[in-house]
Amino acid sequence: MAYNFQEIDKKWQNYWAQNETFKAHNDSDKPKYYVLDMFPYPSGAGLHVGHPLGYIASDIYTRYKRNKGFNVLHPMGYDAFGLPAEQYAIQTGQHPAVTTEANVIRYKEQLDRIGFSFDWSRQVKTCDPSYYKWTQWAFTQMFEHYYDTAKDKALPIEEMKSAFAGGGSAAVQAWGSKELNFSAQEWQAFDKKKKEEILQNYRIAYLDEVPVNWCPALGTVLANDEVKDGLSERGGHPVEQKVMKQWCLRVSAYSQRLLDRLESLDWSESMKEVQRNWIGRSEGAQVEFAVKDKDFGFEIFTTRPDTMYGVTFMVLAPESEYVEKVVTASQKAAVDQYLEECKKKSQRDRMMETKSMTGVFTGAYCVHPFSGKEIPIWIGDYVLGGYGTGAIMAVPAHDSRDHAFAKTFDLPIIPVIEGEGAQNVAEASYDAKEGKLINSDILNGLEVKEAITRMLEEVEAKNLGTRKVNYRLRDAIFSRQRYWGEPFPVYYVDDEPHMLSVDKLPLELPEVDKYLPTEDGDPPLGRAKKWQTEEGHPFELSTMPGFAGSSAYFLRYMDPNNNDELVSKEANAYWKNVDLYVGGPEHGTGHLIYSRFWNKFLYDLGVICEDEPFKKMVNQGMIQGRSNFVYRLKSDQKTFVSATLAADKKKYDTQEIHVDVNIVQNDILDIEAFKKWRPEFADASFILEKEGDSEVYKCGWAIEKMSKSKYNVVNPDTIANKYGADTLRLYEMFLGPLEQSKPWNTNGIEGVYRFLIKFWNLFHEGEELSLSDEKATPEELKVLHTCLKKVQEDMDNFSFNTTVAAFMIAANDLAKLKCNKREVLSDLVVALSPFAPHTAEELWQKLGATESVSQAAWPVAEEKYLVESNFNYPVSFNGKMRFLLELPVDYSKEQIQEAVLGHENSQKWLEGKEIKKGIIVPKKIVNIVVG
RNA sequence: GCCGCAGUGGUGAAAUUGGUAGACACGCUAGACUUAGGAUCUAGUGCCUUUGGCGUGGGGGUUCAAGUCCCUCCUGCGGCACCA
Repeated sequence: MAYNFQEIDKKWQNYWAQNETFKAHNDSDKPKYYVLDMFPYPSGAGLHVGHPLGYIASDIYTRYKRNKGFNVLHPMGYDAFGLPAEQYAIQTGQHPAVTTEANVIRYKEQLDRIGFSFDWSRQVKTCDPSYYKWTQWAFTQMFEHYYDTAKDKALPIEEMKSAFAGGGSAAVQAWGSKELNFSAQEWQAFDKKKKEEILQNYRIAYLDEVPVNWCPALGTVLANDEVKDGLSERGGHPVEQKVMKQWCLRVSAYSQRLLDRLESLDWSESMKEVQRNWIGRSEGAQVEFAVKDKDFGFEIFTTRPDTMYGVTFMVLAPESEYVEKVVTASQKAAVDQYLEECKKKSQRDRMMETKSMTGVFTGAYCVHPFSGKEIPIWIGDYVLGGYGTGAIMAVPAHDSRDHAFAKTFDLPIIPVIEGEGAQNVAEASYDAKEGKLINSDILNGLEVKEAITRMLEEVEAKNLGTRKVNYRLRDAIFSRQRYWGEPFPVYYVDDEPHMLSVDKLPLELPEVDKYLPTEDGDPPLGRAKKWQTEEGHPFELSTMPGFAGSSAYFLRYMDPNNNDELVSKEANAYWKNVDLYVGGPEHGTGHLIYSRFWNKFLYDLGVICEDEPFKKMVNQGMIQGRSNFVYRLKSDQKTFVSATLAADKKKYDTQEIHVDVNIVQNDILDIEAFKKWRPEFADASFILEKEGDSEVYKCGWAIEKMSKSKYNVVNPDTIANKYGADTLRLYEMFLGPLEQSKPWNTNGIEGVYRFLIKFWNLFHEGEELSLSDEKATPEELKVLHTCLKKVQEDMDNFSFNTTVAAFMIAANDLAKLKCNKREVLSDLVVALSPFAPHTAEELWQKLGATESVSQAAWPVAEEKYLVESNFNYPVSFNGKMRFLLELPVDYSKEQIQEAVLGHENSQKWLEGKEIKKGIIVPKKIVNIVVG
């Protein structure tokens, strides 16, 4: 019987759908396992072969876990709000919901063609009101809570109010935007507006005037991670700095918890490192410097208190509130001019001139808290307003930025550390945290580390400041001036924000006539009719950003149809959190931070039982495209020169043009297909080159990102139709390690296709099914169990490429042995079923089974079939000597000694020594203790 | 600049974590069966000056033993980047 994958694929995909084979139940005696893929944004371009890489891996693991006896939750959904659908809507006038739905249908078809075992009954779409009800609800809860730093969790804002009323600001330790100080009496005397202003300083969701990345072309603000090199990540439009009133989430309050729990996660070290960098914890001191002849001072943050005596000037950020307070009359004009210049500079300009320093002298001086010396106060835009206190003490001898500033403005440089490479601080700063302190009074002679501790003690003893931890992680700006996103569940009374209660949710996205800002510059929701409460209070006009809907979707899958709660206590207690999360590493600083934050917040509320959403994560690499080019003569637009000839630039002056990779085979152009590809190429002529005996047109190639415009997109459906879904799945895994990025290349696909045919043929003799019930021979069992053992080991390490190799070896060996024993083949079919489920189901049925292979028990590898015997060579020597041996496990000590002594290699190492004992550890290696 | 990851045949890659380097596959070569082969099968395939020698980016080290550990340099990828 021929291997007819077309028929088999269709048959089993229908079977799975009709029988709901992969439906997960919330009540089961089996242990649970939750495998999650990062859900896709359903773009108009459809899936290419790169997208399913992670889905295939997670599906393999899911099926494996099912066979191992787990109740596996493996859902899929769509991150359906987003910019591309809205941009398309602006161009065409079509409602984004319509195009999104069409894309979702296409995605589902493509996913089904690959044979994934998703539980589709749990599908979620972030743009469904029944889904975003809970996104909105979580937001209202963030508004109603503050972060208590003493209890280290989010608490209701009502508790804060009563604490303020009882004991003023001192009664609560809370994470706020600013430090506020007021007494209980003052609090009680504040009017409603003032009170709300204070609460906004602590609410986890709060309104604030913040400098934002404004993208005029998109008409919206963007998060820092949506901006790359001053251009928007989507579309590449310029982005400028602007101060706007925006909703923000106090993500920074969770910095330490996000950092601490990272340790316990089974994520790749590089992904953890990305998050550590992003959170950017730094320990140091906050020290007050008094301003000369004034009754105030300002605080600076430093991680190098040891260099205190090396301070030769102070620098304030242009945004610092102290600029105005300290500037002298004579310098006022110069300072004002400088501040003007800074305002004009966009974020991008500031980055462009990284090396050159700008600044201006304020005319004022600080008094050094230890030496009492006068220190000039400067303003410089290399100091950031948003980090630390917006002011620094500059130590040009030991900080390269301060050094550059000192050189630019000719300020003194005093070395305070002696160390290797620290000889010439006039030329270059010595930044290393190594060496002995000099010129530093009380610190002289101490090592840097000691000096840091000593100075911290001094600072605290003299009441000049405190130890302080700063984080780089900023609060998330949560407003987008766009249409296609979750509406905020917020209305305003006298400009003061109020939250809709849960019974009023979801607040559904209204219809608008156009998806563009209003004439007054309001976001598109400003066009909606009656966008207000029943009482006539206006709703918020912004919508939420992309990461809102993706921050808690994994919880919704547990209980997708619950209309009363995000997730029921029971469902959450059963599924807990995601055991395995598979997705691209590019979400390290976005989605993966936000969803961890969001999850921790819900945990603080007691809504869920685990504070980390994703226990283990695997980051699949990107599959790049392999583009092909043709070379058109500039002088004659109809003539194309073959690649090797076109390389001769003197002879041919050509232009490189992307050509559809689907009409190119092994870099050789299908000329007839090319003529049909585009009307303008219909009468093209070609200058060919010799390849063997024939003349061909060779194309050039390059590895690039897979994209429509480069004509290098390969669709998974095309491959599935040509070779079958199982070949596609096996091949994507066989391509190399999962986590590595690699170009797509169909060259090796024949190899795995041949393997499947070979495997199929083990069950068949010609056209007939041929299976034997005889007992398997030891040789056959060895082949089987070697394979099972390897598969078992590799499965747990996500080393799927080597697993595929193990199956190939087994198939080759069994083919050579002409083995068609049921005993051997049935185990092999189960082991192969996660990789090639369609083929496995078909063969499983042929073996006489009546239920899906996904119900079968995972075959256990038994070591007893694997023992071998042949002698090797000594492997280690340190009192004990170890020999790599392959001996029968039941060998006695005497037999081992005999084997060891009998070998020529051992003579060399054992000369003059006596063997005291020998044991087999664990099965291959003999430990010999000699003396 | 700082941090992280990697560098192995013509190609994608393996290597039990210190133990026979190159599994498996592609490609290539030869042969078989064929009217035919872009089908299938069999054998071979790291390199060289081939009774031997050399080989995991370069150099050095530890070890009986190094792709694997240590030092150093080179190259590539990813992240952060005036974060004090």
